[in-house]
Amino acid sequence: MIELEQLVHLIAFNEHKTLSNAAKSLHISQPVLTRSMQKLEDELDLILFERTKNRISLNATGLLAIEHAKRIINDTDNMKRQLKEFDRKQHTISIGSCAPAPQNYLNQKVSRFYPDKTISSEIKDMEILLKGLKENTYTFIITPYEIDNETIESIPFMEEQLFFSLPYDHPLAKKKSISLKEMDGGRMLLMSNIGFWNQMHQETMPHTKFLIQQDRSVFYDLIELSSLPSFTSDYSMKYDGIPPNRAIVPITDQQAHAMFYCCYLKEKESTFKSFLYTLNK
Amino acid sequence: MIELEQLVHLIAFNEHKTLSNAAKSLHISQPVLTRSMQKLEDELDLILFERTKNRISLNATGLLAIEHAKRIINDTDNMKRQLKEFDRKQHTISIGSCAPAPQNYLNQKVSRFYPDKTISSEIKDMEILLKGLKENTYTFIITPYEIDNETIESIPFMEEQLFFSLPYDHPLAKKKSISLKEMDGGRMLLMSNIGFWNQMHQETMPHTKFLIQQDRSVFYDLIELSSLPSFTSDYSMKYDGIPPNRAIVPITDQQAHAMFYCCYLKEKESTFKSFLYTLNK
DNA sequence: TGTGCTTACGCTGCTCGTAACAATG
DNA sequence: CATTGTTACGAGCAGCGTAAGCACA
Repeated sequence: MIELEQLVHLIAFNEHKTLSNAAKSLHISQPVLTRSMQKLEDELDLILFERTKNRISLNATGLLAIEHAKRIINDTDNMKRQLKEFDRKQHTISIGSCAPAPQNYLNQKVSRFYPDKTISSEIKDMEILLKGLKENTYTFIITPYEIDNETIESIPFMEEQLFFSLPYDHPLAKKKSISLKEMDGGRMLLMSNIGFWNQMHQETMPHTKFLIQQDRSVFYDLIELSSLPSFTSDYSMKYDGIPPNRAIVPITDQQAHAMFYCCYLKEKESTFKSFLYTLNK
Repeated sequence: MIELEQLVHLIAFNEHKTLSNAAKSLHISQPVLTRSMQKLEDELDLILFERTKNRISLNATGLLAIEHAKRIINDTDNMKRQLKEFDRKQHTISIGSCAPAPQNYLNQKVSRFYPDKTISSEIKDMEILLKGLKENTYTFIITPYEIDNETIESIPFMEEQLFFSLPYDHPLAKKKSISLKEMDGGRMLLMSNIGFWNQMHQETMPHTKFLIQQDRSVFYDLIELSSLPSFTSDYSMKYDGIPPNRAIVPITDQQAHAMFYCCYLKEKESTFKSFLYTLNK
């Protein structure tokens, strides 16, 4: 049986043209290379080199062997890489979400149910989510409406209700509830990367200038220190607490409420059956 | 560096489903397999098996590894085979001839000039010879006329003249020369596998029934013991001797004389330059 | 004299098979 | 208790590097 190491040696020799230089590049002694190449010839029962007393070079067969050797070594490297990649995929659950709250919530659920799996999640637009689910880049995607087709199943697993968070001296702060239209105009603080909510805000409040914040702590500071209105939600308040010195006013519009669905490929149902059962409750 | 042997072991395990059976099939002890597979996992830094205390089976990654392993092992086998084949070609000179005399002659010339090469030669029809030369199955081909095109060069290297070999009591035995037409009719002895001569005889002597002989010794016996006419040639007489008790009568027709050409691919001219030089003289 | 390949030699450590062990059905 | 996989152990040898040898420029 020939050895991959011998093929590596052969390739190194071809690159460095002398056994001594190749040996240096391989960090082995030069006699090792001599023997390695002799053994390769023995095992192939072929002569690969033309030898003079102090010079050795590949013959035609040897040059052909280089081609094969390169291919085989390349294939073994590929094997390693692809197995690694496959294994990584086996041990990670990838979630794509349309919004941060359900992303957060599902991450927690998944990480508790599969404590030895790696979880990666990100917020993306709906088209990307659906494409990614179909192409297996996502294990689960979270959508704000039900998906039901031949290959995809979706189950509702969480609701979110938006509220206005207003300083007490805001003209509408005393109301029991407000519509989006009533609040449209002026400026509002808004977190970035809130997925589909962003689109909703742009559409329902076209006259408002949203002051987008990348940093959550800056966002919270501005809420405390400014009189700018902003949004919050039942989920946000449950986990991050209620904004201080703010009136929390429900939004009447139906668009300020979302039901989130966890979607997965039907073919994977059996794999995740028990997890999905716990999620459903 | 992973070893090809490990991949072979992996494949064997997949085929035999238990380490013990695989070990038997590989003619090694079972602990060797245990360690071989452990080492493979170590080197890949991956888990390929699901283990219970006395049962081991491939996991998903392991199954994928099987695919890669098979491919790689297959490639190394291919490498061996193709290198062998290439090497064989390097050391054999393959000759295709249109007739036996020049085949014989060229074989001798080649074997003397390249004493360490293997020579294979055969008689085939012209189309096959030309195809074979272009496709590199033949190193040289021998043709009864000059070939000259972009890729092929031909040099004349031998002539052959046919004679009738007649019993002394044959009506034409006393003549100084005879034409093919004069002799046409009746029966004649003929060796098989004489290449293009065969076609010539059929065309120029359509009324003659040729008694084809496969075996050369039978052919010579029949010449001695029968009164059947046959052909001989200057080359044949020079190497096999003059048929006993026979009148050797020259054939007047131009078709009974041939000039043979040794043809080769122009691209190989340099490789065979010195040989072709000696052949030319 | 320096460079390069091969061979000789002694040592290290790897890998083999046997054997003991543990678990399972 | 027969089968299967893992671990322990000791022996043998395979492959390493150093060193010596030989050819060439």
